[in-house]
Amino acid sequence: MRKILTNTKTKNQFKDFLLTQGLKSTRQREIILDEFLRAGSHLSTEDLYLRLRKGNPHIGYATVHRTLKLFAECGIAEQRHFGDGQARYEASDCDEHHDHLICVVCGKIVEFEDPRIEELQLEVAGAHGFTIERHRLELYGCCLECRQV
Amino acid sequence: MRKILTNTKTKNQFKDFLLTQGLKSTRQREIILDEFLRAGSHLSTEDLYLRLRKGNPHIGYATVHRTLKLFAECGIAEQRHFGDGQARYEASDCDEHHDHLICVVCGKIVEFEDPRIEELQLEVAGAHGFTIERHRLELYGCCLECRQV
DNA sequence: CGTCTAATTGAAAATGGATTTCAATTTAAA
DNA sequence: TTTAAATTGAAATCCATTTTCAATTAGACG
Ligand SMILES: [Mn+2]
Ligand SMILES: [Mn+2]
Ligand SMILES: [Zn+2]
Ligand SMILES: [Zn+2]
Repeated sequence: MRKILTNTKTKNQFKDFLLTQGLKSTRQREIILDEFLRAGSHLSTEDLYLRLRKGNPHIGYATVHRTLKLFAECGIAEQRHFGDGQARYEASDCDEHHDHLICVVCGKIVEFEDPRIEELQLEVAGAHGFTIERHRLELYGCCLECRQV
Repeated sequence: MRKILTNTKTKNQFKDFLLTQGLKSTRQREIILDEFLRAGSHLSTEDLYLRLRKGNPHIGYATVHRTLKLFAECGIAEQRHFGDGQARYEASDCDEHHDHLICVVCGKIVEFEDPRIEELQLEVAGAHGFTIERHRLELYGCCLECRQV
């Protein structure tokens, strides 16, 4: 129920974006958004493209790529880079920000949020005369499961 | 004086690395290391290649690329990615770690270190069952100079 | 409804940094 | 020296991303 409401909100946000930008609502864009919301987070373009192909073999890679960029542009998705050379996308949880723990053994990605770190970042930036627009914090290590084998 | 001593230490570290790995000390590797230490930090392969070309037009891009990777492998340099799609390298300051503030307007990169943040990172990772191997913290914003125009 | 124009699509090509190939050269051990 | 292995550099390849372009489609307007 919560998820469905969120998805509806996200879909509306995308529709509004298309309208205000003079862009068109297409079957492909709807299908891609549906699958993007259904799939888990942190997918690469390739990931999403392959998932889509199963039910929609006609959708091209370029369209998936362009649509993901539209999602990011309109704020319903965020692009991430975890150092494996390919961009990943995840749905934006409204205005909530989070950072990532990445297991270098199994690839698992855990999200976290720590207001104390965020606060210190602001302080450090201020001390150097910077205003922060965005940041990126990734902790690479080994997860519990991978240490137990 | 300080710099010269540090450079000597770095060069020795590289020489030792080559020896222990059964690799060879070559004229190109010496020239590339000299120029790498002379040039400022956060250079891309292209940056270093272009600098080298001025005095050593015979050195190839592939050699610069391979040599920078060797530097990173032996611990005298670290590879960084600041989101512009190309790898950058900087000399390792012994075992001191630092993070980066990046001005999105002029591209300036400021280094900082905050033990409180590092400590909190460990705490957060521990709370999720992770041990940290390395991390990456980049603050993107606007520097003082760029805000004053 | 059609008509029309601009946006969209998808296959293929282009891009660009990173990496590899390979024949010629160089290092350094024997 | 001689010799085997490592290195070099130009060119080729890789691979994710981005662009091109002709065909198709959305949707505004009458
Ligand atoms: Mn996430
Ligand atoms: Mn640095
Ligand atoms: Zn793991
Ligand atoms: Zn600036």
